[in-house]
Parts: sequence; C-alpha cells; structure tokens
Amino acid sequence: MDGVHFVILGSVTASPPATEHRPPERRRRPRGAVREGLVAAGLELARTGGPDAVVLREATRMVGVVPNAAYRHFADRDELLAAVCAAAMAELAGRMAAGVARVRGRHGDPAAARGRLAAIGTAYLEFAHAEPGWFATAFAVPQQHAYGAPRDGRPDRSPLGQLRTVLDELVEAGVLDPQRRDGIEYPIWAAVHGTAVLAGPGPLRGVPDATRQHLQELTLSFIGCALA
Amino acid sequence: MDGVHFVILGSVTASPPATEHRPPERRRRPRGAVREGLVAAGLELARTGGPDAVVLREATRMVGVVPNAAYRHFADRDELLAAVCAAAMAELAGRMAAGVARVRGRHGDPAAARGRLAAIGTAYLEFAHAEPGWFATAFAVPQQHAYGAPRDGRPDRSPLGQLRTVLDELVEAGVLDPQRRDGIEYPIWAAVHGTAVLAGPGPLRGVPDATRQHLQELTLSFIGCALA
DNA sequence: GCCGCTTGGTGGACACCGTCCACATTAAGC
DNA sequence: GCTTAATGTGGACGGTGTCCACCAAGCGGC
Repeated sequence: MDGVHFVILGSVTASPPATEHRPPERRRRPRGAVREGLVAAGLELARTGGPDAVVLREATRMVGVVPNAAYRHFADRDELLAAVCAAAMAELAGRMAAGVARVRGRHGDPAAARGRLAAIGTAYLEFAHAEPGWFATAFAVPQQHAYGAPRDGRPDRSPLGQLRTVLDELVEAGVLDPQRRDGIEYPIWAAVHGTAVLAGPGPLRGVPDATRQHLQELTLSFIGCALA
Repeated sequence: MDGVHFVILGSVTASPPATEHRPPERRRRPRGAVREGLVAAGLELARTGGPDAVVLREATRMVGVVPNAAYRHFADRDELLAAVCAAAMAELAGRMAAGVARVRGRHGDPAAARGRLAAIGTAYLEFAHAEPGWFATAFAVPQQHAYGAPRDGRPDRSPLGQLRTVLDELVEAGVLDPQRRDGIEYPIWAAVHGTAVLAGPGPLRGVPDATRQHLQELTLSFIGCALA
C-alpha cells in the first residue's frame, strides 16, 4: 500500500499527434508507463468526479492508448479503480502526516499531544473538504480488491495507524486514562469521518462555509469532552 | 418528504404473460401506478445493490413497461433515483421511530431519556447493517434533487429531527447541561453515522459480527461520556 | 543469425445503459 | 363526438465495460 507511487499529475497527455501521416503510433512505452499513466489519469478523473468518474475508456484516452490496452495491466475496471483508491488513500495519509508534523512540541508533552490529535482530525476534515472527489474515492474500494493490513515491520501510516500513534502518546502524556484507551480510536475516527461524510456528499452538503467550520469545531471539542 | 408512500414491495411483477397471443398488453395502468411501481422496483434493486443498482431500464422491465415510459414520470434517471432515496430515508426514519417507541418510561425520566437516545443510535446502526443497500441509498441523493427542509408545522420525523427531540428531552430530564445542548446533535449524528459507514461499505467492512457489535457499543458509550 | 515465446498494443464486436425523437393510443373535457 | 393532453411504444444514438482474434516488438536459447 505504501508501494503506491505519488504520480505527478497534469501531464497525462497522449503522445503528440504526428504532423505527417504515420502508422498510428504503435511504439511501445517504457515498462509500466501505461499502468502508471492509467492510475494517474484515473486519479485525475476521480479528483473532480469521485470514483464513478474513473471510467476506463476515458483513462485510456488520456494516456493515448486503445481501451483494451488497459486489460494488459488490470483484470477489469474494478482493479484499476482499486489502484486509484489506494493512491487517493495514500494522499489522505500523506496530508495527515504533514498536518501532525507541523505541530511543535516534544513527544509526551500533554499540550503537544492534544495538538497532534487535533491536527489529525483537522487534516482529515480539510482533505475531505478540499478534495471531495479523492476523499470519496479513498473509501470507495471495490469489494473484491480491499487492501489488507499493512505489512508489519514498517510503521502504519494509514489514517487509523496515525490516529493510534497519537492516542498512545496521549496516554503516555497522561491526558487519556489508559483504561479508556482500548478501542477508543474507532469512535473518534467515526466521529471525524461522519462529520466529513455528512458535510461532504451527505445531507449537510452545501451548508455555508462558516457553518461547516463550526461543525468541525463542534466535532473536535466533542471528542475532547469524551477523552477527559 | 413525508409525502413519500410506503410502497408495499415484493409484488412489482409485470402483468402476467398472456397465454393467447395478444397485442402486447398496451392497456393503461391506473393513475400513478407506473410511477409507484418504478419507485418500488427501484427500491427493490437498491436493497441488494445500493444506489448504483437502480437502473432505469431494469426498473421498467420489472414494472412491465418499455424503458421510455419512465420518462413520462421522471425527467431522468436521477429523478427516479431521488424518489427511491427519499423512500429509503423514510424507511430509516420509520425504523428509528419504532425503536424509540419501544422504550418505556415517561417523558422526562432521565433513565428513559437515556434509553431513547441509545435506541435511536441502535436503530440507526441496525438499519445500516441489516439493509446496507437501502442505507447507502438513503444518503445517495443526487446533487440536483436534494430534498429540502421539512414543511414546518408537522413534527420533523427525519433522523436528525428525532435525534433533536431526544436531546431536548435529555436537557429536560437534567441529564444534559443546557449550555452544551446547542449543536451537539451534529457530532453525535456524525459519530453514529461514521460508525455505520466505516463498518458498512468502509474500511472496517467484513469484520466479524461480534467485533461490529463491539464497535457499536464503543460508539454509544463514547457518546455517553461526551454528554456527561 | 535465426526461432519461438512472452508481453503489450490494436481492431472489431457485443450487450447493456441513459436518453431523444416521432408516433400511436387511450382517457378526459368540452 | 371531437379535441387535447397524458401516457405508452418503437427505433435510434452515443457511451460504457468487456471479450476475441490478431499482430508487433522485445527477449532467450540455439
């Protein structure tokens, strides 16, 4: 899952149309280029239209290849979508990590730990608002291709993994009662995720920006209350 | 929104195939029958496949009518989907209402009020688990056809409305500090909704039943903590 | 050098979908 | 009884995912 490449977008253009007539550009691209291009194209489509917008034919068009070429790299559309979803999820994880990294203060300091928890939630909600297409895509992994648990050994950079790390720090810092630590990541995740979903594609969509901001603060302070 | 008819499902069959040859059953159905039939058919499709499964042509086939007939009753597929979504949401609201109604105890009694809050959350989560297709559909209202606020006058039977009612009762019963009442319905809704989504179509899908049950309890007790 | 195999891109087809148009029929109103 | 609106039909179009047969490029073994 962290084998996902952060593909540079915006340059998913096909090979430039030959000015002189030529047998239709049958050249073979470098190894893996088409596959990565398809994922990048899918990511681009998903960004504005969510998971439903990643349509196989359109992606191949952007890469400059015939629709069937995709089937050399993915079993079907769902497998392509799964790759795009993984990339979107990685992007979310990256922004969350960047968010917590911005919080100063040494490990174990209560205030800093609290700040890092808030940063995680804020980054999550910011991402959901700034990139609704990607956010929806990150959680739209098709049934068959769910990505499994992270290979152990490496630190877990998934959203849940990062949340767990901060919660452990909160225990260490004496902010959170160790007895209440077990499993508390799930309600917290749920509260933040629920806020993102309700205010994004959900029934609270389209509320004015100030209201949305207020909702975010309500959720974060709600979580604070439940921790104390 | 509460003008939605609770359509009886299961009998969305087309007119029985004539044994003797006849001009293909051009008889006109009673007023509104096709429209209601389409919604019922859509609901049936959504039940097993979610919003994506409500495909216009299939619905018309179930009703026994040609695809284009649908366009006499709905501007496009999205409008049909919106009707199906509204019906699914009404079903959710109905089950929630039934859940709270089962809790005995007079209005204003602290324990009863607490019980009603728990019943709301439980009914919500039960519905999401028992009817994942409908649950997803209830929140998949297409952008253009969002249903507006309930006509005032009538009590608000929407999920949010029911939650508000119970929260008001909790204040009345002295369980919830009135100063903390304002806006608290949103984090609570978000926590429950988030749990439903994460454990349903989300990354926590497919956890064993006992674990899911545990997640529900964690969320409910988390909410309890934040209230006190 | 050549042969043959694997890898990956092409072309053409199929079924299905949402949607539009022109037409036919029925029901309702005068 | 005629007119008119409402409703269902038939046929078409472009778009989609997917399958099959074909073919070109690269590669290893002889």
